[in-house]
Amino acid sequence: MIKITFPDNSVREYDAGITGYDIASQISHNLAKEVVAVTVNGEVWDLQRPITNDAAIKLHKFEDPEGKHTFWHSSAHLMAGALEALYPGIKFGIGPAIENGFYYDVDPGNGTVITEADLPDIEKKIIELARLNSPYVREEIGKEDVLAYFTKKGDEYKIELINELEDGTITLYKHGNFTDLCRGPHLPDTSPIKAVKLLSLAGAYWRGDEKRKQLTRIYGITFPKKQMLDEYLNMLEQAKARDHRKIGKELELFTFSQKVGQGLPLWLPKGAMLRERLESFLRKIQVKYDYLPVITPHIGQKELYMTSGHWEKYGKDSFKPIQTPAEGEEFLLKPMNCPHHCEIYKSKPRSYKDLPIRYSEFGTVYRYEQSGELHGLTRVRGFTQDDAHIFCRPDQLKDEFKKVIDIVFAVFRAFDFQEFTTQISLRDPENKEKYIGSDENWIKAEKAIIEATEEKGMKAFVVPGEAAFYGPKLDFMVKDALGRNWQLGTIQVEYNLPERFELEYIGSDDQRHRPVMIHRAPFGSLERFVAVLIEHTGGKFPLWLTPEQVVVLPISEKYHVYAEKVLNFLNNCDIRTLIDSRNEKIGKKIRDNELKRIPYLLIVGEKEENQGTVSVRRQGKGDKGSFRLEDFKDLLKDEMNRQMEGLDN
RNA sequence: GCCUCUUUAGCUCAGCUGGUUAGAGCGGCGGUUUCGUAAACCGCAGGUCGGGGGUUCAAAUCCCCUGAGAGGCUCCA
Repeated sequence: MIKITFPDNSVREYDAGITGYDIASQISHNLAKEVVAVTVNGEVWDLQRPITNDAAIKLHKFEDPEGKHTFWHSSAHLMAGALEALYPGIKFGIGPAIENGFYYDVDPGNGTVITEADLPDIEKKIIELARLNSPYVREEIGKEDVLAYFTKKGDEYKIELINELEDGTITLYKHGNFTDLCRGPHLPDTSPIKAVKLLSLAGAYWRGDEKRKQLTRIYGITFPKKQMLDEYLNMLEQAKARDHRKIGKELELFTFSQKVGQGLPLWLPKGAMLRERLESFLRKIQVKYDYLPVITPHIGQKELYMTSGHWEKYGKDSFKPIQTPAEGEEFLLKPMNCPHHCEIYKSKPRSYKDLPIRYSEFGTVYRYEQSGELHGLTRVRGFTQDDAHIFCRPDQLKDEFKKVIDIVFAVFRAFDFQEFTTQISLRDPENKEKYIGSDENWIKAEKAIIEATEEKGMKAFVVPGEAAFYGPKLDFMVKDALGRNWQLGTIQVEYNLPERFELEYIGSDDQRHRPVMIHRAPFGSLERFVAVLIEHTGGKFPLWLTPEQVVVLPISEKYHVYAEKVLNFLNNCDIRTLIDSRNEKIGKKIRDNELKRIPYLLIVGEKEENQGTVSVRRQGKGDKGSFRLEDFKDLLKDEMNRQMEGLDN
């Protein structure tokens, strides 16, 4: 007998060799029907793998992350089996479960191209195979035999993977006629896979290496119930409706022009007003934190970037330098503001008493991004950073870092970004030559970031190898409508530029010392921030920020005079108000202005004119009743004050 | 940059395997209506079908080159 411990710490005894499935069926018939995997001593196992020793277990249904993972991993195998049936000789790369579904990288071989039109047939085949209820059979086989199998099959990708595995036994999983190299775990059989949707096709380099062959990646998702698939597809639809590219167009915030160039956003009047408001919002905070504004030009001599190291690192992948006509002097469009700011620091001698110095600038920078990477406002070739560089003494570094974290948190609070993750990016200890700067400085900088986040009580993922080439960083990431992660705020420690620009201050000991730099951008860039804000709010911006706050809707032309009076009153109170004087019925005007996501609609007709009131509708919330003009103004001011509270602490 | 797909009016889209003057809804403009909480009615004007080249008696439709967009991959100071 062995002792099995359950998550609630209860212990039961079973015969050695019992399986997770047996345990589930002894608990209840329904559980046995729904369970898909079991964690044994912290490792996820197949349900039918015998448990031979005392163990702590947890049974997983589809709803658990481990359950989904197993379900989708098995689905990837099932799809591979379907592909092999439809495309004989097809070769397989890797096929893992992902956050939402799974994919498989395949090479159909001899010039065959799989297109979206083929996906329904593949889906059909998958369902057909699933209904055979084939068991997923685990086999442990010697490496030589496995190699022989895939060599015979001619699957060079699998052979490459196997060769990198340690000698000894290797696990294979088999269902129906399909056998795959796999660590597992898997479902007991294919029967729970009831609903399948292949979502998209994409090229993906073998092993993520752009120098190697590009395989066809097929993304899909499966569910144990058809209804769950419908709900998921419905969710995707709704996410699409929040896409900032769509809403940005609808609300006339920004546009792109083929003629101006790809990745170069054009801000329309309403978008520009929104941006200005964001800028003044941050300026206000920065005044409080003693930042000093600076302004620098859009270009700088190439030598500037040779000094900074950017030319060496990014020069060959950048926009080519521009030249003066006669002398051929070379200038670069600025890709970063920091070198300019360093020169401002250098414009006069500094004392330790001057530090920290905090220079801020909404600096527009230009970077060559590969055409396939451009994406709406989130990845562009020209954008404006809410940039600042803090020059401080080493002993001030951690405190300064913490103050910046406070600013980022204030920003996120003001915009109600509750779901964000933070990542500390350190250098790759295996590839130290990728970075510039001394070992000693890197160690100091990484320590400062880690300590500052700890002291702020933050839970940050530490990711080695993700640092910038000049220093470690702390990034704040937010998810977009489609679940993609975007970096917003960033805080980076920089020992390198002070070194390269030979920045100095005179210490209390009358000696020359080197300051430390912090590079920070709470929004990241205005472009990306607006994009994420649009998706976060669905275009329903906070009242203080939205381009148009109120629209007055006269019932008919007879009330235009009164509507003008309301308009003037509100505009005089600094409330951004419009009037919809079109010759349309009130229902139509309401509909159109609701769709434009204007927060307040004021209906004025005979009754309102006689009583000096307005009939108020809040966007998305319908009729709020009648208000005296004064009271309505107070209502708005209150709402805005509440929204701005986060800023004033 | 690479793979697959898309590109038709200001916007959203229809135009089957090539066949006469390229359609619809919304929007715009003109008129009628003067109206009470998410779409009044009538009429009109908008397109060298992303651009260039080719095949054909005939191209929005087929082929080639190219621009832009989408989803990924690689990259991201």
